[in-house]
Amino acid sequence: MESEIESVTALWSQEQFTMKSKLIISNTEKWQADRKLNLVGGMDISFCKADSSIAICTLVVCSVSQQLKVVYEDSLHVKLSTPYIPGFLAFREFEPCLSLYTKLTSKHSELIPQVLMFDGNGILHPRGLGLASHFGVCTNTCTIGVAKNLYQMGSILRDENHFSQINSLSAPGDHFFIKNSEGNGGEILGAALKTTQEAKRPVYISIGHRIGLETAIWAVMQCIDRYRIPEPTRQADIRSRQLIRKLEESKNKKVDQYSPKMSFH
DNA sequence: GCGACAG
DNA sequence: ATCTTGTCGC
Repeated sequence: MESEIESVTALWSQEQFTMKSKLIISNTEKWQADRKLNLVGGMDISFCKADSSIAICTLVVCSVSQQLKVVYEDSLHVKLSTPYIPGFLAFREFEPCLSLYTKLTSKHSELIPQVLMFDGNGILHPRGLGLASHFGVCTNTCTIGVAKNLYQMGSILRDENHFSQINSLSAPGDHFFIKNSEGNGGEILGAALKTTQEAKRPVYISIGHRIGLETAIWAVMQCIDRYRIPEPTRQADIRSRQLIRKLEESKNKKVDQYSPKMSFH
């Protein structure tokens, strides 16, 4: 019962620990040195409100040189087998993400993104291996974690200054680093980044795999249009959400069709 | 023990 | 994640 979750998370923690040894936290791609970024991928999942195990995963590729226009889109309707457990998001979302990515690489290799962004964290994670890093290591690709909220773990303090630090961010691109509060005395795990002038809250960026933090921050800024969330993940969110709505509508129609309670004569 | 807790 | 209206501003 409760202990079953404990035993599975213990196993998953070991997998995360093992994968962490394969993690690369610096630039390995040529575009990173040249600063010639064009194709950026974004992945997101939307859930059915009535049944959160039913979801639609969407992968989008945007072109930086074409005003962030979406040049590729694909979605997958899935039944997730694992619940959401904080710290283990990857074990719930990895499979559908991988399916979409492998399909893209095999059918449209010319549109393979130079970097892939995820809703969630990279190394800014209790065990240093969030969804973005998990995916990057498993597929040997360059990834970035873009979380809308800060995951507060024992080793990361949202110190008393966090609020004032956020208020000190004044222009798009401004950021401050999120550090580990213990042990290694302040190892940098990510950054709180102000993406637009209007945004009151920052976005939390962290290395996924095969990229340095400063380059990751730069890449995210390259994908900011008018919104707080970078276009790749924002578009993936919009499109997956739209599809989940359509799915719910069709379900309601089926129910109405066979339900006698609405007939009155 | 208590609170916190990406999506 | 999802539940949701109005409101302010360009």
